Amino acid sequence: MTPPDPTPAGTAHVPRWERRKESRPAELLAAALELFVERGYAATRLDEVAARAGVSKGTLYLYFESKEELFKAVVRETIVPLIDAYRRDVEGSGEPSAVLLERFFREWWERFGATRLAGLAKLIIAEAGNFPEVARFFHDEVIEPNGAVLAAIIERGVARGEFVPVDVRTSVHLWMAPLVLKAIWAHSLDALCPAASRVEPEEFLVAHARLVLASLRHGGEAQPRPGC
Amino acid sequence: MTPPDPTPAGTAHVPRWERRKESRPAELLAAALELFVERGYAATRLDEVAARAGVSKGTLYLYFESKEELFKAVVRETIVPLIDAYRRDVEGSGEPSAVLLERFFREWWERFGATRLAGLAKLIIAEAGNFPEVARFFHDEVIEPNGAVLAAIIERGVARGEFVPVDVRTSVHLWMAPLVLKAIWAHSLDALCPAASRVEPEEFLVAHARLVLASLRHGGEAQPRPGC
Amino acid sequence: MTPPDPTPAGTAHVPRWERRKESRPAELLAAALELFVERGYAATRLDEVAARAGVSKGTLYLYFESKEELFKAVVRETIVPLIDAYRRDVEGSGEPSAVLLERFFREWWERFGATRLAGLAKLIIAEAGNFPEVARFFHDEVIEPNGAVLAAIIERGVARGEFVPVDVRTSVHLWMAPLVLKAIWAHSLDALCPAASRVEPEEFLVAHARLVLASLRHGGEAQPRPGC
Amino acid sequence: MTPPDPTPAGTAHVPRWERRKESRPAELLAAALELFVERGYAATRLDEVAARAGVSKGTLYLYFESKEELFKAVVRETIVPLIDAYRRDVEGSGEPSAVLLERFFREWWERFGATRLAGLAKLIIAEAGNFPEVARFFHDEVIEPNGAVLAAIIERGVARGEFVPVDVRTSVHLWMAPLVLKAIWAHSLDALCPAASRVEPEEFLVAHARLVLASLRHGGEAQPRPGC
DNA sequence: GATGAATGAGTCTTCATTCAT
DNA sequence: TATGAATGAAGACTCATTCAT
Repeated sequence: MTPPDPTPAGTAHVPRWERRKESRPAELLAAALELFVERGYAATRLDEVAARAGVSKGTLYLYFESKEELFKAVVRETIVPLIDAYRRDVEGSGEPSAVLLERFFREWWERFGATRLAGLAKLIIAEAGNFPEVARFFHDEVIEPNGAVLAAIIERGVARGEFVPVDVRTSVHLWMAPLVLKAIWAHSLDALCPAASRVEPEEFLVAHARLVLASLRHGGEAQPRPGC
Repeated sequence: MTPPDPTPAGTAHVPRWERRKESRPAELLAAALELFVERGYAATRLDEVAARAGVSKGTLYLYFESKEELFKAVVRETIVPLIDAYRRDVEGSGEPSAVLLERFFREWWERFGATRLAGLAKLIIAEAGNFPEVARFFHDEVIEPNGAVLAAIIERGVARGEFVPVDVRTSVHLWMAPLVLKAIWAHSLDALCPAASRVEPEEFLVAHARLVLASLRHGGEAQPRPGC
Repeated sequence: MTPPDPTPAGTAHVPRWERRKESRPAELLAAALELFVERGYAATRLDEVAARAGVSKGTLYLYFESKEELFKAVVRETIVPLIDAYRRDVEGSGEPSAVLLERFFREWWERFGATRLAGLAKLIIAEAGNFPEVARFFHDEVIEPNGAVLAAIIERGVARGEFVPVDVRTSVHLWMAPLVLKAIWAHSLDALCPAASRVEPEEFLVAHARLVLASLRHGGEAQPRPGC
Repeated sequence: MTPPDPTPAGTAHVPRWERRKESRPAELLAAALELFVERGYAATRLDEVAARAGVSKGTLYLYFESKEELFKAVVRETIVPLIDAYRRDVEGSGEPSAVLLERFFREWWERFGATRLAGLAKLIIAEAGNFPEVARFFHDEVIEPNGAVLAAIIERGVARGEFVPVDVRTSVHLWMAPLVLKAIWAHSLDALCPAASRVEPEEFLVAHARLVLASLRHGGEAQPRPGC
């Protein structure tokens, strides 16, 4: 009837906790990212972050000076590796620009849209008013560089006569938007709605590429409208 | 044929979300909307809402039972009039579907994208995890009906042979995304960044319409790719 | 067997709390002074301050921004009225300087030594390292002005030939010290020790005056030492 | 009838406060003394004590059971050697009592007033409310014995007709006070104020001795006041 | 022994909510 | 009805103490 002795004679000693200086920060950041994305900055309790990372509240403060610092670290540490890898991998080639473009979108989706960055983007958009420096960091380190890559592809395509001329800056915004919103959506309303009404990412990606390429082959303005 | 006055004696109108008496300070809702959008739900203090509305904190509780109820009322009261007006106004006509479509986007922007609904959308996306009912309300009352209108236009265009056949559900998402994201952005990063890097809404709208119409005239798949 | 209903029918309503905006700050300051003097700054819990003042913890923050501000307010509000009254009252007269001097010491004791200022002095001495601005305020507003009054009396006595010449600055320190230490002591060790070993203030004051006046009549240096 | 010797094997010395093994880092006590004096008990963090002593926080606990024990050890270990040496050195002689008295004050200053005991005194006065046993220890081991030595000198002087009769207990307090306060002050306000307004210890000591001796030669009461 | 990572009780502080006025 | 003083539960953060290494 008595509960078994938790540390009976002859049983291997089960330490109450372990020292894991190396792995703690990453675990804490992961837990914090999840919760920040789920609930937003203010509604996230550090207790829960700690609990989700399997440590006590105090341990958090061994690694991060404050909630705000934790937040900034989450942003930084999530973004930087993604961006660094991205920068290394996006490179020129001799292929047709349309192929480059399609690959760009697909890669973006795989590297960003389908990763934790998507949740982070939602978070940063939501907290831009409260954390302008963070928003600016995100803008400068993620949005701008990514836009520059896309712009380069467009310009190449135009220069080589593969694409009709377009306004590059506008196009970047216009073409990224569906992917970005889709990615954000996945961490928001999609989590609540019956899968039925959702469009599958693959399907969405294909349609998106088709839309963009259609406009690049024919433009949208010069052509006579059907029936006119 | 006009809808009955919403709150006279002997009212028949029973809205999904209860309406409260007309005398309630709309200033409170306006102040709350602003602050919720600026800072998010949790970071908004009722003190400030009251102050911005020019009343005392206690007065807030004469009109709203709690912070959560205030939030829901903000969502409800911001959305419902917009949607109600929208429903009355979007009607069929004999014009070409391309014209309808262009008008639809422009009207959407003017009625929603450039209004407080945009901030609300950002807010709801951010708080979807904390307020699933609100998110669902938004989905059911705003996103779905709006999508249905757009879908109807597409279907009409296809039926009349004005548009190439497309997958309607995907297209709705794909085409709304740039407008939606642009609207959200205005309440987030755009508020921080130098105007220089921004694309003007008018320019954006035009480019967007061009993009969409291009794809509807030619589709994106049948054409041989350049270089093939 | 049931406890009597705390608010039975027919009983006057006993409010859970009262609004006492005017008197709260003074009550809080009094409670805080007591506890700060008893335990020091760091060891004083705001809960206890609030409890001693008969309010809840949150109420404290309606009147003082933080523990530190409360501390500074305690110092300021305890000192300023005492000093202000003191300044009004200490005035010249035609009496012999010895009489002035005796009265000065006695008044000092009654106005400061035997009041809450004594505890405050102990506190400030103890916290000088942690709150240098407070220490400086005390020095500038209490110690210096008081020393100046005493110095004026001494100088008058010397000028009128009533006192032998002395170094004024040194004398001020030398003569204040017994009174100051006695005052501090009352809030420290004296509270613990059997009354037996203590010297009564009255007796102490008389002895102190005698000591000072003796030195002013004869000085201490010119006289041949006994046995020399 | 004697209690069993707690530290047997030929030891005779049974101090009131247990001594711990010699190897214990005196650096810890020194660091702790400094910090306790600077900031007070509660505001001193063990981290800092350890850091200042050049060891890790954990090491502290190898030598002291708790912060409170460390505090008590600091008091004990600072006081006991000083007092022990003092007791050995203060001895009778055939010199005039005035010389004894002057020497007593000067020695007190050099042995106590100008040493770390001064800071400790400030600390104990401040913490008397929180650590009554410590305060009592200080009273019994430092204040009382020191007062007894001074009392003995006074009594000797009176007995030999060198001094006018005085109330011994009162005089002890009265005469120690300037030295004690001066010593405390050096660890408090003096650390903040421009040296200009301070009186040099040497000057102060001389003036103090003069004051005391003047009163002992003539008393303060029998003489006609000037002008009477 | 020595270290310092981990713990968690305890504090300050905030703010949604209540209620005397 | 309107106010804002008062409340108290909750959350960020600290730090004495423990214990795996």
